[in-house]
Amino acid sequence: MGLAKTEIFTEKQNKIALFAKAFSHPARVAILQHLFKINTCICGDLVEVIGLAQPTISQHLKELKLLGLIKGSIEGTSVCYCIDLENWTKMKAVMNKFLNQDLEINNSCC
Amino acid sequence: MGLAKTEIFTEKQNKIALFAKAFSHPARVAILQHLFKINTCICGDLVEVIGLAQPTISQHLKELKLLGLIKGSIEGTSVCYCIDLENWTKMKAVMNKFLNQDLEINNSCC
DNA sequence: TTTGTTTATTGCAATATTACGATTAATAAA
DNA sequence: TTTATTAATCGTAATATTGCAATAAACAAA
Repeated sequence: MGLAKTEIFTEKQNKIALFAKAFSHPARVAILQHLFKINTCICGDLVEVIGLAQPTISQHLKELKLLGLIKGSIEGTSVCYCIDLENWTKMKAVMNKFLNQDLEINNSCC
Repeated sequence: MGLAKTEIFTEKQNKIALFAKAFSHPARVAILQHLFKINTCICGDLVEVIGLAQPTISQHLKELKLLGLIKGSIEGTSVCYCIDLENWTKMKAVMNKFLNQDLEINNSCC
């Protein structure tokens, strides 16, 4: 049906899924990498760097902003985006705990 | 258009996106967590534990298997799934490098 | 005010994802 | 062989995602 049954899962599981969804498109991965690289924030040159149309980039930025991973400040006519480091760190804590499950285990397998 | 322009992005960016997509649904998160918890593999009781229909779980398992994060071995009429620890470790390396970008940066922001 | 620049929004088309009923396939047990 | 059990596959409906052209909004500069 295209809609996930989120009510079945824990808050944490849904949170992990939401963060992961942010990274599940290469354009958003590229945007974040570029924002990290050009740490003196940037603006609309993302459109040039990435190679997608302006509305498409704008939409991806919106999703990342909604999740809190980036923030944008208006600077004249252009908008200056950058990573929200505080939230990035929080996100990392959640994701790392999920990814490092293998370390908490005395393993044996089939 | 619903289809991502993967050819525009690097192999690594696409790889990150593919791994992230695996975690972008709470059911797959829950499946992986359960497989880690019950390290003596398991089979169809995932259906009961998760609370989705059998074909739905089977489909999610297929995606995780295709990515190499889990493996299944036939055991009579049932199938025994478990984490593929080698590939999980490889995946972690890729994702950790992406997530830890903030550490490689002398930060200043707007 | 008009013009240009930059970003957001709207509307739409194409494709992907999620979910499940019905069915099939494979094997074990009777 | 028949029956039961388990998992995969097929088909389909509902919703989500991706991408962009067209347009709007916001502001700076002339």
